Amino acid sequence: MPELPEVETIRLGLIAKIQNKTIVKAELFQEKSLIGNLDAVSLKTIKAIIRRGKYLLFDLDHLFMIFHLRMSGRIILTHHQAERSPYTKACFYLTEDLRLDFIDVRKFGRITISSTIDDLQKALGQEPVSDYFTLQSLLALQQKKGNRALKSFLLDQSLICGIGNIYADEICFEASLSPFMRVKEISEDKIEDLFFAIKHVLKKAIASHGTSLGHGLSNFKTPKGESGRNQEKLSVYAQEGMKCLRCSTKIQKVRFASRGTHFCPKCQG
DNA sequence: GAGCCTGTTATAAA
DNA sequence: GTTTATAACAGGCT
Repeated sequence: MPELPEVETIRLGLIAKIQNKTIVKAELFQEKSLIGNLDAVSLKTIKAIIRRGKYLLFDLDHLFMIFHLRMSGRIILTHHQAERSPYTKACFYLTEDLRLDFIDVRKFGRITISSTIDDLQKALGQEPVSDYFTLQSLLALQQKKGNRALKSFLLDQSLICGIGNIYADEICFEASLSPFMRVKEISEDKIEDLFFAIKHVLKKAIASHGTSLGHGLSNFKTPKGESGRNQEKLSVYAQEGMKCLRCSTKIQKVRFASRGTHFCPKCQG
């Protein structure tokens, strides 16, 4: 599922190819996939592509086109005459024979067209992979939101944005912290471990072009239609019953905060 | 063929 | 005010 590293992989895959290209025509195949006026993007040029958390933002010069892929959304770059997937919700025809397809089997993804991104900026917390997110930022969040369980703290997009279920579990493992413990119970030394785990897990996943797991049509793909490689590097997520890489204890999976939660009961005790 | 899996939002409850 | 729980959305997959 597209979390920060997957959305960043999409952004990096698109930027060189479609920055400064112009949208010649847009087609919508499913009403509910769109919020706003699709006609407004016609003849607009893509000035920049930005990522905030799990959102991908196209800067169209005084207009924004915002994608959220939710569970199964894909953005694929192809050509004008290419055949469409039956799950295509919208197509954007660009100059130089390029076509951007928004494909979404499970229909939760959304394209929003809006003149401002103020609401989005207000709702989202800090960018974990940015240099503005420091150990001091994390300590401040611990002070303010320390009553939360670590996993729900990591998943809360209004605190730190972009972490989803897969990377939350991986971060807890890398920092040797229980996903169930209260954030305020974490020592300052361990908060430092957590800080570096957040940075490292996300950066490693970006370098591996994201995680492509499981179910065929909702499996993550890059804009070229390729799979990522990070699924080969997971320590706990989808590793139930496998041996812990540190202590060989069997990885457990339980339901927590209505999510599958994977952890080593010994070294994350 | 029922239940799983996932992100976000809304709503209710503690 | 804060945190947690649950349902809703949807459908391919097990």
